[in-house]
Amino acid sequence: MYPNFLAHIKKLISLNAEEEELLLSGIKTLNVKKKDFLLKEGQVCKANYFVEQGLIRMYFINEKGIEQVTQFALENWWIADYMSLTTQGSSHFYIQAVENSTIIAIEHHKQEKLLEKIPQLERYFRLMMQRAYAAAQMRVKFFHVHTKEENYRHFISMFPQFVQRIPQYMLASYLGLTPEYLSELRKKQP
Amino acid sequence: MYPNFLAHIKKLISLNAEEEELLLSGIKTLNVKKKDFLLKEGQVCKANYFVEQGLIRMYFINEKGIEQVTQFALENWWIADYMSLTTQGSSHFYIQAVENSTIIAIEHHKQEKLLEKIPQLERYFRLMMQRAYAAAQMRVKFFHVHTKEENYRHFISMFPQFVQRIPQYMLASYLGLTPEYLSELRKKQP
DNA sequence: CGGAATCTTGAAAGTGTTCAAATCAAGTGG
DNA sequence: CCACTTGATTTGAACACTTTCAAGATTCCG
Repeated sequence: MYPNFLAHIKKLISLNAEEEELLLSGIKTLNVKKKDFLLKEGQVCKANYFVEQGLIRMYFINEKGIEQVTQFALENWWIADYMSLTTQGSSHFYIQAVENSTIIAIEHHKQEKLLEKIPQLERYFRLMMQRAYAAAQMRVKFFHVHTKEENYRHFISMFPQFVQRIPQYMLASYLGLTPEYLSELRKKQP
Repeated sequence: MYPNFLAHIKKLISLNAEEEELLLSGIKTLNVKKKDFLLKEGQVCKANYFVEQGLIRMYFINEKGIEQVTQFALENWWIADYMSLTTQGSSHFYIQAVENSTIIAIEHHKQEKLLEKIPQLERYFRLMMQRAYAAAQMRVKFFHVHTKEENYRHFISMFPQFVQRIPQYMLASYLGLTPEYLSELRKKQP
């Protein structure tokens, strides 16, 4: 049960049997179906979500009514609107399953309690946040370097297996271009 | 001494006198002049930097030889290449002072030791990383919503006082447009 | 099978860049 | 404190990249 979740934590910190039980008592497992939502715009982000299995995306809807994908989360990644989670203010994002997925959810107040009782968890989450922020830094660079065409080609060469798990229009949105233009690029050179 | 630094930490966690002394013994104060570097591409990012006073920018040089600013750090913000800092691999970024600045530096291995001896610091840095990541999430959204002109107008209306501290070409670079185009936008409507 | 979602096509219209040159501002040394 | 050199901003024209819109073709899922 939760093979990825516990293994992922234990790779970074050690937990005794009691702590492990405490941790497991504070989480919820969610089996979400493709297109189910973990968060919608206007709601408060209630939990920090770990992708045990599956694929999740985060997006928002811009003023023209078009979905803009801002990030994906694969197995072993955490996802949440951390601004909303931290301040408990209402979110500007949607978080939705791209595939049927198994999610471990830690609600905000439960996470606070767990952090008090298992101080090592602060370290684990610091490392996770640092990893996520480091990835965000690299991503900002990535999107600045090239033209959109170059970004696209670079992306599919870096993550070929991942690209096959998402529809093209989501990839287009994530890369900041229109589905039509992406289609044109593929015609030019698949 | 270090009025911002200690106050910032004590707002989030409590330290006794001994811990405070230990912390101060593990940091270095750097007085850097405008255009001095804290990090250059190819080097390993040796420390986590807190801006006690001043203004710092992070940028990289793209394949055309042009500087691309990816972030600024004002008073009370931490800045580092967290990918390089974490892996101790070589960095793809430059970190440079925009103004004469006072910086608190915690070297990587010193930070690890401090975290062992003062476990509450894990919490402090988790909160800092979470804040930084939350800001990065909002920023990705920001850059997706509008045209570049709208981004520019939105940015200067949000941070009017900050805009006056940086040259236009840095702002242009940060917003992902050319100095020439920014100049055109200003002519149209200052 | 049928309807909805996704992907493709092509033409017209922008948005933003490039390049070269002129102007303006600022820092340094004499 | 001025003269000089370098750095920063502005201009304008030509061009490139990307979007928009409308429609048709294709695929997916119940």
